[in-house]
Amino acid sequence: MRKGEKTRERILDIAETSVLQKGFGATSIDELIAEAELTKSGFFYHFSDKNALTRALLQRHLERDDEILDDLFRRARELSDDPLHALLIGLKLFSEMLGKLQDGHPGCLVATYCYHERLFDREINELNASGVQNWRQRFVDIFEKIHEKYEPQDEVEVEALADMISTVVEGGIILSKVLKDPKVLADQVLLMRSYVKLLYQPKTVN
Amino acid sequence: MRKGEKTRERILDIAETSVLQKGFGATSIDELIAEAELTKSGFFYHFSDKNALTRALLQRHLERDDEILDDLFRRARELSDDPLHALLIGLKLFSEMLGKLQDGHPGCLVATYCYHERLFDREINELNASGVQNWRQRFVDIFEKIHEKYEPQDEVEVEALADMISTVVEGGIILSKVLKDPKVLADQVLLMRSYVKLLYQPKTVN
DNA sequence: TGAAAACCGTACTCTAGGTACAGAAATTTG
DNA sequence: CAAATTTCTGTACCTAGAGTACGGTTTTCA
Repeated sequence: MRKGEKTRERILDIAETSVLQKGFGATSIDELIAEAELTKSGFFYHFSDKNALTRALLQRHLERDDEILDDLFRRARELSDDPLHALLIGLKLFSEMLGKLQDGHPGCLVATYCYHERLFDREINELNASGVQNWRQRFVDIFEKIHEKYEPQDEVEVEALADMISTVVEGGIILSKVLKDPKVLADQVLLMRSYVKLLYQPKTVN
Repeated sequence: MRKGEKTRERILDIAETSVLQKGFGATSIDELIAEAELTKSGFFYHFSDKNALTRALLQRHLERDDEILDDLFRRARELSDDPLHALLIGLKLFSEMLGKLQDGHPGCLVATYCYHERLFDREINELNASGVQNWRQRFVDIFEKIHEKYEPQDEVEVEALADMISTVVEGGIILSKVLKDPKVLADQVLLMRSYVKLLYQPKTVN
């Protein structure tokens, strides 16, 4: 890795922490360069302005999230051939992972930028939307496989169902952060899991 | 109403729109006073600083949300004596209400401030937490009444279940905003409703 | 009508983002 | 090793926006 890339990554690391903790507006370039130990000119050599920093931050964030989910659900599929059981295992693993994060989940940049719309250029908003759509597609594929084998107990659209994972994660992060309780997020993912379980559970005799 | 209070409300109205659209950082006092047609001195007569504005904004927002939910679930209880059915009706009404909002839901200030933690004083963060806890208590009460009559099909904590409403709303707002599609939020509330339905549905023969 | 409430005007401070540009130091490459 | 390129530093300057200070003016209401 070139020296410049290392510096760039260092800036992004510091910026990510700060943006998630304090929000975008409260993250000052002066702060960043102080912690990264370089000058203002050095910063602007890597990022033309704050928007460029934002773009890079979001891009990296989305890629990492994707990798994490890839790993997680690959492991889940290794543990069960059945698509429903694999999803249930995946959600369990996901919940455990979220519960283990010390200091709770740092927050989601998608949500951060979502509540800052107008500050950013179109490109960033599109990046944000594509991130959500990626998650949607990922889970749509899973739910469609489940539908080949199982019949849902209630009429639901697969897209809405897929979106519910993102919804629960985004909402759960907010509640966890506001209440300063990491358990809330983990519990919410488990409730989502409970819903999936009930939705595809064959009707049984009481 | 005194003249001063009218001005105060006018400022709050303008600020609310701006904060939800652009975020807190991008909402400038200069902009606010231009639209409210008063001077900087006039603004600072009403609010000592931006934090005071924030507090007032959040307080008003929480009170209004409370009123809306009060109305909605009061109507739902009028339509059914059964606590489960009343909740199902309430969630349906809620979903319809959210779907009808032109331009989609403007966003939730709790989430906005959640992602700006460090910028604000303790009082604001506490206000935010109390808002979430209010919603929790509201729905804990409802779910406890349901549990007197119905047995859940899965082991769930009432608090987590109550939090799921907030979760789905907060998460749904984010997805709706990012995808610019109000339907997503309405659908997510309906899925929450579907979960409640399945959770308390008596086991039936196939 | 007189006091209190609700503003206005001006002038100033401070922080932060951002620009411009000349050049130095480090790194890579031929 | 030398040249070219990359990676920065230093200085100086501009702008917007938050906030202060304070004296004065108008409006409202009892």
